[in-house]
Order: sequence, then C-alpha cells, then structure tokens
Amino acid sequence: MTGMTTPNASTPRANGRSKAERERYNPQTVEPNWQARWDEAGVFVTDNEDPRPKYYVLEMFPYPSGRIHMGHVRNYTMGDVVARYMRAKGYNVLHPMGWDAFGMPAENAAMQNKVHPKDWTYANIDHMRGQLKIMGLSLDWTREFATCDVDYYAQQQALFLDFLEAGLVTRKTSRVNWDPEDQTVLANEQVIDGRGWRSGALVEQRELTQWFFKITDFSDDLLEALDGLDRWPDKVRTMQANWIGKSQGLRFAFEMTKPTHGHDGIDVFTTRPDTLMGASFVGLSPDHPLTKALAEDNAELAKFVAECHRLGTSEADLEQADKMGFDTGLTVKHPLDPNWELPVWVANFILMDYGTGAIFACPAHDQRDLDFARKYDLPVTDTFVSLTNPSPVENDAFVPQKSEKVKWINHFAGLDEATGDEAVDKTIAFVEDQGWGEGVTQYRLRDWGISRQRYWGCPIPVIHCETCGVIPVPKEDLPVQLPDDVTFDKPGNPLDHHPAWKQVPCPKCDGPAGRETDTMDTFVDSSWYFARFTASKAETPTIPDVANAWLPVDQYIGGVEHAILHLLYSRFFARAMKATGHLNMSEPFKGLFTQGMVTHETFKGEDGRWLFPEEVIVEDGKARHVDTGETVTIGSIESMSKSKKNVVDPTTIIETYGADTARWFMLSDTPPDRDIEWTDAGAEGAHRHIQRVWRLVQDVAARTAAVEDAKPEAFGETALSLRKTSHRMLHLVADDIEKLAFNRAVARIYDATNQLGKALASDDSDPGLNWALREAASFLVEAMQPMTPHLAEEAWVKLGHETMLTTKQWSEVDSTLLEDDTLTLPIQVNGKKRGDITVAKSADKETVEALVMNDPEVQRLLNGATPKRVIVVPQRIVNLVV
RNA sequence: GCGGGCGUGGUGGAAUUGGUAGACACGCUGGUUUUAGGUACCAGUGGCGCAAGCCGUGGGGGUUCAAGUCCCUCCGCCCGCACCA
Repeated sequence: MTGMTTPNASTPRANGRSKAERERYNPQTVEPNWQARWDEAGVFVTDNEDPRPKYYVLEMFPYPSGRIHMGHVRNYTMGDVVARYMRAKGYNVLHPMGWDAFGMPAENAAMQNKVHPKDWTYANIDHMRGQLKIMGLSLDWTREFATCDVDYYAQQQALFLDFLEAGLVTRKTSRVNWDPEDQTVLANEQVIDGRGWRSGALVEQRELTQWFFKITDFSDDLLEALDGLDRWPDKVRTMQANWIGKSQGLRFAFEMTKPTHGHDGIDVFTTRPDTLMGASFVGLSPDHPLTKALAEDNAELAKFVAECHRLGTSEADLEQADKMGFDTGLTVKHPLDPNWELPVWVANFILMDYGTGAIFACPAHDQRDLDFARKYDLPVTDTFVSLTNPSPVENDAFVPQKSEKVKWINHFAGLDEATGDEAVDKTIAFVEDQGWGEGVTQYRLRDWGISRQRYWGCPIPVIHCETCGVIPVPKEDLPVQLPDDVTFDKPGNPLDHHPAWKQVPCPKCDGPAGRETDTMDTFVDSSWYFARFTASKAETPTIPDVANAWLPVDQYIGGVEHAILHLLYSRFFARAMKATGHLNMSEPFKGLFTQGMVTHETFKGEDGRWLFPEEVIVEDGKARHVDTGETVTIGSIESMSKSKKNVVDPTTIIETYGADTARWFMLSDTPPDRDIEWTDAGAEGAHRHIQRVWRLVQDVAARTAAVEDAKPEAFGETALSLRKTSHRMLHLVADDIEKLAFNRAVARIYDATNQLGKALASDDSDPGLNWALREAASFLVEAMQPMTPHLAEEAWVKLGHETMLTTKQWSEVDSTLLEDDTLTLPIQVNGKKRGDITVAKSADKETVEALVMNDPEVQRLLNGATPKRVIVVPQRIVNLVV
C-alpha cells in the first residue's frame, strides 16, 4: 500500500493535552469479539412472524468471482447502515445475502484451469462469505442461498413451467454472434474487430431458435407504472422509459411497382408521417425478409448483407458505422402520387428489431437519412422550413424541437404552420381517413431472449420429442439437474456432448426424445431472488403469504449499471409471478438507490505495464516502484478494475485498519450516488477519527464514572450548548440516513465530535457538565452505530451502558433543544451581504423590518439613503434595494 | 448515432431546494506537547489587495430584490445501448 503505515495497536499512546494513559482502540480484537457476540445472540436472524412493522433492505447480491472488491464494501456498507438504523427505529428488518452464482466466468475458469465450475463457484462463495463476515454486516445468514443451488434453480424451473403455461414464454429465432471455432454464442463485447475474443476466429451471424419471455406483453404497464416509483432515481426511470421506447406513428405499405419474390408491398413504420412529402427512398434492413429473398439470387446483395453483418449486432455499432447502402433496383409508388416512384435500398443502419424493419427516408429532416442520401446522391426534399431561418437543407438535416412551430411547404393533410406534434396527429388522422394506413403504438422494447448455449446455468425444463415436438418437463420430474460429469475439452456446450443426460423418453409418448440443452440467461436467476429470500427453503418458488408480507423490497441498493436490464427484468418477473399466483404485487422494489463506483489512481511502470498500488510509493506527487525504484507514471483516476490493477483489497484494509475504518471511509465525504476515490490518506483520516472517538469516549468515561444517572435540574452554558449540539446531531443524522445522505451524516458526526472534544477540554465548573458529556458521548456513539458498529458497541460499554447497542432503540431527542429562539439574519444591500442582525425567531415581517431599519449598522450602511424596497423573508434574509 | 448523468477552493464535497457560497473532511502553513518518528492538541487556509473593498460555483447570455440552484446556448468529462454480471 502506498505511503500507508500500519498502526501498531499494542503501544499505549500518550496524549499531549492530558498525558493520561489511554488504551488504543484495537479493531483486530474488538471487531471479531462483537461479531461473535451478535452471532451468539442471533440478533440479525429475522423472524417472519415478528409482529413489528416490516422493512426489507436488500443490496444487489454479488457474483462469486473469487474475492470481494471495494464496490461490494461500499454497497453492503450502505445497506447495512439502513438495516441497522431501521432496526433501531423499531422495524422488523429483513437483510439477507446470497450469491448470483451461475455465469460464464465459472466456465472460463473450467476451460483455463481444469476446475469444475461447481467447485470453482462454491470455493469462491466460501471465501467471499468469510470476507463479508469480517465486515460486521447485520445480515441474516440463515436465508443464504446461491442461484446454482439445486434447491433454487429447481424452483426457477417451476416458475418457467408456470410462465409457459400462462403463455408468457415463446420460441422464435433471433440473430446472434457465433464463434465457429469455440462453437459458442458471443456477447457483443466479446466480439473484437469482428473476431471472437478467445478464439480469434471471424465471427458469423447466425439465426438460432431460442426461448423468450414475453416481456413485451407488459410494455405499456412497465412504462406506466414507472410514474408510481417515486422512490426511484429520476434518471433510472427516464432510462427505463426510453428503453421501453413507446412511440406513436403511422404504419402503411408502399405498393411495389413490380411485385417480386412474393412481396407486392413494403410495410413501413414511421414516427414522422408528416415528412412523407420529403420521402427520398425506401430502406430495408439487411435482415428484412425481402432483402433475404432478393439476396438468394443476387450474389452482390448477398455479399453486401454479409458485410453488414460483420459490423456486429449491437445498436451502437450499427448506428455509428459509416452509412452503407445497396440499390436493389426495385421501386415503389408514393402513396399520395402513383407517378412518384421511390427507389428501394438496403441500408446498414436500419434495425430489423424495431418497427417493420423497413422505413421511408426523409433526408431533409433526419441526419442519418441525409448522410445516406448525400453519399448515394439521392434526392433531398424539404417538407417544412424554419419560420425564423427558412433556408433549404444542405448537409445538416433540419430537425426542429417537437414543440417548435414550422412552415409546411406542401400543405400535405392541410398543414400550414404547425408544430411537429400537431403535424403527426394531423397526418395520421388524414391517412386513416383515406384508409391506406393506420396510427399504431410502437415499442422499442423487445422480448427477452433467455436461451444460452452454455453449461453453467439453469437448465430450461423442456424436452424435444421427435413426434410430439416441444414438451414441458412435468413438474413432478423437476428438477432437471445439471450433470456433474462434464468436460470442457470440446468446443460448444458440454450438455450437447452428454448423451446420457440429454437422451430421455418423451414424457407424453415415451418415444425417443432429447432434453433442451440451452440454459437460462443468468438475469433470470437475479430476477426473483429477492422474493426467494422471504422463504428461501420453501418447496415452492415462494410461500405467497410470506412473500406478500415482506415485499416489495423497501430499499434496494446497487450499481447504476443495472438501471435498465436487471431492474426491468425483475419488474417483469414480479408481474409474471403475480399472473401465476406466486406474488400479489407488480413492483418488486419500492425504493431504489444506485450507488457510484469506487475509483483509484492508476500506475504504469517505465515499460507501460500496469502496476498495483502496493507496488508503488508516492512521495511529493512523484511515484516510484517499491522494489526497483523505477519511475512510475501516475495515470488517471478510474473505476477499480483488475485489468488496470488499480485495486485495493478490502481484506487487507480490514486487517490493517479494521472494518469500521473501511465502512466509515466508504460513507464519508462523497455523496453515495457519485463515484468515490479510494485514497490512502482518506483511509488514514477515517482511521484517525475512529481512534479519536475512542479517546474521547475514554476521557468521558473516566470523568463521569461517578456521575449520578439522574438528569440535573439545570445546565451551564457549555453543557447546554453541548446538549443542543448532540441532540441536533442525533436528530439530523437520523434524517440524513433516511435520505441515504450518508456523507452529510458523517459531517455532522465530525462536527459533534469536535464539540464534544471542546466541551471536554473546557474548564467550566458547571456540575451538570459531566452528565451532559456522558449524554453527548452516548449520542455520538449511538449515531455512529449503523456506520461503525464495532467501535460503537465497545464505546457503549465503556460509557457504562449494559445493554447491547445494536439492539437498542434510537434515542428520543429533546425537541426543545433542537431550535434556538433567536437567529441571525443576513442583511443584504442590493443582493450583497453587508451585515447581519439577531432577531427573535418568532418575529414577523414588520417587526424584523422595524428592527433592521433602526439598526445602527444598517443606518451606517445606508448612509442616509432610503431603500426603494425592503424585502424581508422571515427566518431567512433581509434585502434592502437602494 | 441514440439515451442518461456530471462540472463549486490545492482535493473530496456542503449549501435548509431561489435567500449568508465553501459546512465537514483531506492536504498545506505556523505553533505546542511527547516520542526516534508516525501520533495528539491549538491557530490559519477561495483568489486579488496594506486596507476599505473587489472578484468568485466549466464559458457566454437571460429571468429575479436575490441564481451554485431556474431558462437559453456553448464547452468538457463519464455511463448505458439488449448473450458480462
């Protein structure tokens, strides 16, 4: 670790102020001790029958990659603060943990290291569970499961069968990236420059028949219900809404001049029917059925289509690629003018998955269309012009704001001056009236393809029979268990190479049949685990009464990278589980919080290789290698990643400083939704605060050991001020935690710590001060309990309390101490602060104005002038306009 | 390309949601104590200026008595885009 010193826990420290010998706080012994005591007392085991109001707090469960990383520490610390706080507020809190354990890395490990995915995964889980346990998280480990446990995926198969029966599952083809050497499907990110990431083979596009969940059945509901998710971040709601992508438009067919290959028209969908008079050409997706038919007897077109497919399947790739087109030579008739013929082109930027896979292009008002038209010298016809600057389109398409009024050129559908929105409505009505097209609602959302041609996933419980076709596995035959005896020495899916597992009689006709060898997308596993935690050992997917009592999750916390897919799939699953009787609600997560990433500086050696932080020593802004002394370049601050080696191991941090320091650091300074930079200096700072609190607590304990429990009648100035500070602190920390503003709670605690230190050092002889000191220290420790629970427990005992702090209810504060009866109002002259005045808090406008005008300081400021206006905002500000 | 977000001292950030910009912390400077040192404690710390004061929340413009906050515009950076989890 760069520049990091290891605190020597055993050396007693002297203090410059009092010289009293104090014990140094030693997390290495204190933390395991309290973890054991919580464990013995079972304080985090949650009872489903507990009569108190429920609160379900959940963090996104980890993938067992091998080690916990700092992102997990941040995520689980936040969740733990909420869980501990809500327990202190009297709720029956469910705070479980499990493992998102299926997925590709286990298979990669199997191929690279000849270790079975199951062994690899469970070994990782064991290791990571140990890492989590030393964090002191208040988790109910009795509910733990991994998604690769047979007990879990068996229930997932039952859900699949129920969904299938309910008509929520379908089979259709879809296009995938196929690595011909590894015989496997590749994710877009695994295709690098058109080649497979592992094999280096040229990637092909293949059509595969796959299983899909019909998430599009719920498109509108998934969209509409976003409005009700008022405890979700707006950005996530917006992203989901855009992902679902509802749009109104016109669907109609262009009549082909000469029918061919069984097509006599081309169906198009457009969200801008008002631009029909600017139509330049009709564009087909390379995957459009007509394109395919034409390519069969047109080698050049086939070559063009193949070229388009080399771009990959991702939307970003397609839309960013240079525009490419192929003139089919076909023409279609414009619907408003049979003599107007438009050429039909195949274009690489047209998506088959959206609309009909065919468009008409209006280059004047769409940049992509314009780029294409300029490249292939196709006509560009303005349909409307700006009212302020009515110049014809050259190389920038004129795309006005939807609410901007423009001047129509062709008077199509009676348009003259209108906004785009009005024009769309008008043209749809016009076309519908004429009867050659209809207004339709289109969604960008596609059905969820769940088939994966891999071993380490939940088997899809169906059987393919030569005579009966696709037959669901009867529920009584579940689970369809993954065979253990598989090898990874052949390319492709091991389940395909396992005849003994694959071959089964047809459940219907008993004839020869084979199991489906595809497994489910791991997103399926994570789409209902939150429901499983409510009854993780049940012999049905859920126990509906129990699940319905616990759900929805009151606070869900995780990375923003899941803002769309995981959260949308989970919302779909809740609806599908409701439809099949496993749940009675549609929205799984009432409150959502997306935390930022953990970042760190990057380091590079002289030869450009990445270096781990512990290989580097930084002094005076210059870095060198810890062993060789070579010059090290300090790079940008980036999200911690193995590839750049800018990682800090949580276990090392906890062994060095203790879990409380790691937790405190993660909550300090940076707002939880922003990226946080891990620095050694910050960790040292966090640790110093822990030590400081422990010192203060010891001083308070020593000084107040003989203090009576009874509250004194009166307090002196120092004591009163201290009491105000600590009551306000406890009150506001609660408020901050409820708003998940942990960084603000931390700042208040620092402030209260400073005040406690000052009061402790004061020579005030007030007999009530000692009582107030103990109260303030107790409040401080109580406020810190959700964040640094081990220190808090230890300090609580030190202060003479006998109950376990973790199970204590949050103290009531004295509301009379929360507010002062006077306050200081700033006085502005022409909006600039020139002074202030102290007034009674209850003072009304007139009183304040009179006081201000009679204030000598104000009279000096005005220098004889009379203000034109006096603005008094009670309890806020006074502004004199002169 | 489309969609989303962010921008405040040397640094992380705060700002009661339109009302005293810079709370709190890191760092730095000076001092005190003790120690070999880390540590602890006290004071200071947005910029310019001797001062009165002026300037200051990515740039420019606007609304308002009042703008970090609202509107317009430009710039920069980050994230997502459907088989990674």
